[in-house]
Amino acid sequence: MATNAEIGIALPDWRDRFQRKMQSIARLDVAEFDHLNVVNHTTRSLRHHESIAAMPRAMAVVSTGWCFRYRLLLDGRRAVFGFWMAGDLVNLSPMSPGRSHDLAAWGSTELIVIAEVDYRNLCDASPGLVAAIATNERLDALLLANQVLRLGRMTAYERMAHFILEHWERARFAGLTNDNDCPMPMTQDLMADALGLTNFHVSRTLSRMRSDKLIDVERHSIRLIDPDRMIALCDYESIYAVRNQGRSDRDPFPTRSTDAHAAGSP
Amino acid sequence: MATNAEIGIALPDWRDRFQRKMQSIARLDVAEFDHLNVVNHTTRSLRHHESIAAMPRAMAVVSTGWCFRYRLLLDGRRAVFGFWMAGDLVNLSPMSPGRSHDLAAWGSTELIVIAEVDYRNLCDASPGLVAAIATNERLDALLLANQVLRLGRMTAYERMAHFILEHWERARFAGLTNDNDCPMPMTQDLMADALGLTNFHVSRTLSRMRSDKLIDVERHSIRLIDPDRMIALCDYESIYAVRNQGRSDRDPFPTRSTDAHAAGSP
DNA sequence: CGGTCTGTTGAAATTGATCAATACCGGTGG
DNA sequence: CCACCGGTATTGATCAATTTCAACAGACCG
Repeated sequence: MATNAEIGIALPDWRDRFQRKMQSIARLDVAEFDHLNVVNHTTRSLRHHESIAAMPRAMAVVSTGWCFRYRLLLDGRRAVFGFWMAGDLVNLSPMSPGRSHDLAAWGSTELIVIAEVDYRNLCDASPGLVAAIATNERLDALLLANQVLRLGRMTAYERMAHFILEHWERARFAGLTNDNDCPMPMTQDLMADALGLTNFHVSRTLSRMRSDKLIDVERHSIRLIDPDRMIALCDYESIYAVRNQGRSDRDPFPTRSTDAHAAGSP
Repeated sequence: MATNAEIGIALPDWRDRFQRKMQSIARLDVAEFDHLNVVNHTTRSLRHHESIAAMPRAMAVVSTGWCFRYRLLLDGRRAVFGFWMAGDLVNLSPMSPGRSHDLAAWGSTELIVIAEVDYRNLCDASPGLVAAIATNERLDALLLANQVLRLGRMTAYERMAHFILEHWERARFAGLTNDNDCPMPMTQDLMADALGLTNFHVSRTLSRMRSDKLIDVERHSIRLIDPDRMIALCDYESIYAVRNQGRSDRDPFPTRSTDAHAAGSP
């Protein structure tokens, strides 16, 4: 298979994104990532809203675009559990015995799918990756816990702030931000289902935040005007700080070089 | 160290509970569990509300009693993420970089702690257990997702029903139930923090459920009078069905032999 | 340029929160 | 055995956040 580099394109390869992501959560020798160059995988292109069949013990790296996990209730209510962006590792194992859980693409999305055997081979070859992937699972659990925190004990305004901060932090570490500009492709409908609100209230809350000079909302991105005030108002705790050993606990958002936005838009 | 069997006590050992739990989520050869007899571990007794320090990559099996995970906000609001009961495997790795997450005992509780090295040895010795533990991690994630579903998109009444059903199903598989009687040691305050409600509203909701002839509430247990109606009203999906290969999808609560209640009460 | 998806805004309705008061229950000590 | 105590549960009245419903304005797309 030809890499982007071979055909002369400078855009980050999925391996670059994945490596960046993994290095942000674990101290990893660069050599570990050589294994990625030879790992067997298939590329899957998904259209907006297309869902991704579960594959036991298989993994996928989001190359471009976005995925989200959700569950429908009988009367159509939808709960959104989380989002995955470029560079993120998505566990493709079925979430629940039932059929109501789903993983779907948001916007046109490309996934690098690593099947069970190949994933196992990769793990055998690279114990460092195994550890990093385990840490990544802990991170996924933390994201779910944050979701519970927001939904269970925060007001709409706090929820929104906390959600945006978390999303921003993830996007920063994935190299998707541009200064305080952060891709935010979700519709307010989708955010509503992730925040446990109605789309109406999402709209109102966002515009209140705008008038409070906390954020600027654009087409498919959001700009944070006053992150510190936002962090304080919802008691946001970084999801990365300690994992990234060298850094202070109190600086949840280390500065990093920024690529151009690479979001697949719906 | 002397086992209960050696000193003539018939109560289930933590190994029995753990084995039962593991077998309910994965097809496992009984021989795999022999490794448990030689695994290095320490026993930790905890008092009500005592918290359990995080230990990276260590695990613990709940022997008796209950644990719960929570996070405090600055103003004292508390979000409860989940509960663990006898036989459950608890991941002791720190949940988040911050200090606000905590794992604590509910009632007097005994934990079998397996430190990092010993856990690693156990895994090396027993590949079957590794797979089962991975499945267990998926189950933990599903429980968190269920929590998100409840908090995000269900009414108080539905939340309560869904929560009770999930708790009941877990207790059944752990062998803690007696027919439709299920240990429920939590106070309404604690349930409130798990359900995103006030203790007042928990009280009201429970008494409405009682008058609707869905449940009976006793000292520290709850009795399900009409599980089917309850399952229907909140669209409950079993968390075990498919993992337990031999059974039908539509029977979320297979009958099992039942031990006596073994809950540690606060 | 029409159609669909998305976002905005206002008014009314409702769920669940807040506050206050009281009852209960299981211990503990006199 | 009783009195008392802290923690827990109940109940009623009021209040507020968020939902619901309805109507419309933009944006994007072929």
